Amino acid sequence: MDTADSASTGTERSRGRKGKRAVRRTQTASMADVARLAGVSSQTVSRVSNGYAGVNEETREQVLAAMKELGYRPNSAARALKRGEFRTIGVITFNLSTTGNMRTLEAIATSAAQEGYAVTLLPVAVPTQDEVRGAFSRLGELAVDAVIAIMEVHLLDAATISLPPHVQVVVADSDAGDRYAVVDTDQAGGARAAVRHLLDLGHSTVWHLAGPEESFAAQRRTDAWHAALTEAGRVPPPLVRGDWSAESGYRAGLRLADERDCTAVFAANDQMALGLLRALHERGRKIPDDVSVIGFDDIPEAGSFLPPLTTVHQDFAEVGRLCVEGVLRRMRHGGPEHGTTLVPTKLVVRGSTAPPAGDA
Amino acid sequence: MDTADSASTGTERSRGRKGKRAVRRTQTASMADVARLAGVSSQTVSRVSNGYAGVNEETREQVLAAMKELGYRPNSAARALKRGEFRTIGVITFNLSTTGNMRTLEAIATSAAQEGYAVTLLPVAVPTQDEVRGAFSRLGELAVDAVIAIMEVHLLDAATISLPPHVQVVVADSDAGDRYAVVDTDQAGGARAAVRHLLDLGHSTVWHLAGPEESFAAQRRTDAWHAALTEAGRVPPPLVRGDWSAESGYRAGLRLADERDCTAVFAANDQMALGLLRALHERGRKIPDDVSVIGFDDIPEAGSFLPPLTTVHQDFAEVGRLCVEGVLRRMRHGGPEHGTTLVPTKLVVRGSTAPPAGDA
DNA sequence: CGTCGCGATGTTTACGTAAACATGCCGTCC
DNA sequence: GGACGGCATGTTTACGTAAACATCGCGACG
Repeated sequence: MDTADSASTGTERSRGRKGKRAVRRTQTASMADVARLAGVSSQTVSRVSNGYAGVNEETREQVLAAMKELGYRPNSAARALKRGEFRTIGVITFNLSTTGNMRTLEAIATSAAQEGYAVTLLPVAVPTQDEVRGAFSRLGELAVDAVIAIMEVHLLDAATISLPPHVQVVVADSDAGDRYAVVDTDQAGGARAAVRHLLDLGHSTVWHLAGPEESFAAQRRTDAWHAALTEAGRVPPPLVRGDWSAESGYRAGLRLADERDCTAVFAANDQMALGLLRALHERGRKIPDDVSVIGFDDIPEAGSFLPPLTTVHQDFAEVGRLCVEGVLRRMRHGGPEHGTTLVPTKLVVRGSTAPPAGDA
Repeated sequence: MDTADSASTGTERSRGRKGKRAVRRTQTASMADVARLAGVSSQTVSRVSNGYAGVNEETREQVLAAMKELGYRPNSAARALKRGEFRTIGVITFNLSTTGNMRTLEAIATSAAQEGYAVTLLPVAVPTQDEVRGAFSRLGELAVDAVIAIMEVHLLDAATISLPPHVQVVVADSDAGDRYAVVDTDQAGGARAAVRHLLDLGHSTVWHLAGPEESFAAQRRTDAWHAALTEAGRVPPPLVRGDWSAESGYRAGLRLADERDCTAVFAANDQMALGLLRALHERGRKIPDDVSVIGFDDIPEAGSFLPPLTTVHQDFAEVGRLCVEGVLRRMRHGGPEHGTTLVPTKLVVRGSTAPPAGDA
């Protein structure tokens, strides 16, 4: 039997297809090959492959053995074609190099994997609407069932048109959009906590080193800072602006060092806070004795700054997880839910904040 | 009622199937739809879609118009099934959170996009062989033509078995493997440059804060440090080991601060250097006057450390680019080239290194 | 004792695309 | 002027899978 079988297979192969096809046969086995070896129909192989219930235990084991022997792997292209879905989530983003985006991406990939979804990355070189539109257009041809965008909503405007209509979109790290579901850190809550912490220490007001104007995240931190001060009856000092980089924080710090009544600064991220620390140190302002500094993000290095940085911890992993959860739920239930999901922040107090000099 | 209902359903089904199809038609148009509207055969649509030469200009425009009207997008699953390739590169890695891996990934994604390839991410939670093997096994079912692994080669051992044989593998950030093509930074060259820089400044020897034992990158930096010292006729001080984290650098720094003859330290990465700076500062050792510190990586923040960190710059973007180039070349030419491609490093001198006290 | 139902398995078909092959038309060359 | 070559386009087929439908055998129940 066995001999006859393999002989017939060999004959068929050499007769049926020549060269290239034969080679390919040896490379990847199809369901038909497995079926032949196991002595069942390809449909039964399919049932085993997909964990279908109604298969005799004995048959299943035969099939599994045949799969193993041939090194069978389901062809995901054929699967996707048949099922009409790819089990893949596309992530569109520019600038992977910020801690936040990267950590969010990592969490997205992990969560997606747990749900049996793969993650396809779509980098956008320049954050212009044209670039984003191009990326979305490519995504349209891409094998994805859903899209998570890690960017500002306004960059998505007019870009979505080219997306296949059944593809769901969730946006991370952006303002509250009414066209998309948004998952974001509670920027406002974190900023308020930072300001309140400094006020509680006894500082009369808090300066703010803001992120770039075009960033909604920065805008919301700034708004919350302003609101928290105003609510407490304090006068917000003039705004100082950076561009997220440590270098810009350094430049801002050189200016702030000359403001003698500046005893507390809330930097919109940890990198700028780092630059700030350096500038203040160079100008002889002791931290936290002369000036308290607080950051935002809680990057892994923050605890090793000089001095260790008090900052607002963001749970990027949770953001990523919620993005995946949201996009999958929307895919399954179809309903295009809008609105924003907020992930809480946590104040991490370290050594860069203290009561103002002369106090306590 | 039941009978009528099911009968009606049954009747409906043949028609209802059409209905469903119609609904789906409105979602995604196929080549057949475009062909019908344009009054040509689907093959002609295919030719236009793929930029085939032999199509009359007039016909082509008709087809393009029809495509636009229907919002046609090629179905990548069908395409992949027919062509036998996915135009996708899988990237397997754990721990995206290191600067290097992340930047490499970013470059891979960008380069791949330029070549018309998508990048699928496959995170591995724990860097054990079992985990990696599982990831590879999943990759086997995944829609990828090639794999780039950002990890140590020894973690790949015994895992490749489950990879489809035609899938090419390139490894980044690892030791010179004889089973895979490897692209890596010139760790040794960078480490030598760091040591020589410190010796040239007049330090009698250079201490080394090494990365974890299981890392080949760390091992190679350590080996090069040792070799450079020995070649210069110096006696290598005892090795101090960290785990890449700033915290471990801090702990190591506390110990090093007590070594009064320690005037120069080469840290295996910038994060550990950061911790080192903090520890030395806390113990009253001035940098660079009492102790010179040099790092490795040149993370964006390095220039804002206190003081700005002299370090060895790694070109992660180039590593990523070469990985993509290598994997594509191997796919096209078939030949499994082994061997290592090295990307040069560059010494960046900032403020954390100086001649030893008493010198000059 | 026939048929009904059900569990296990086989057969047919369609998913959307593109290679391979087929057709039909027109100009050219001998 | 007829065969031939080449170009534009149409027709057939296969990629590997899985849903839908078909079959087959067997135990149960009326």
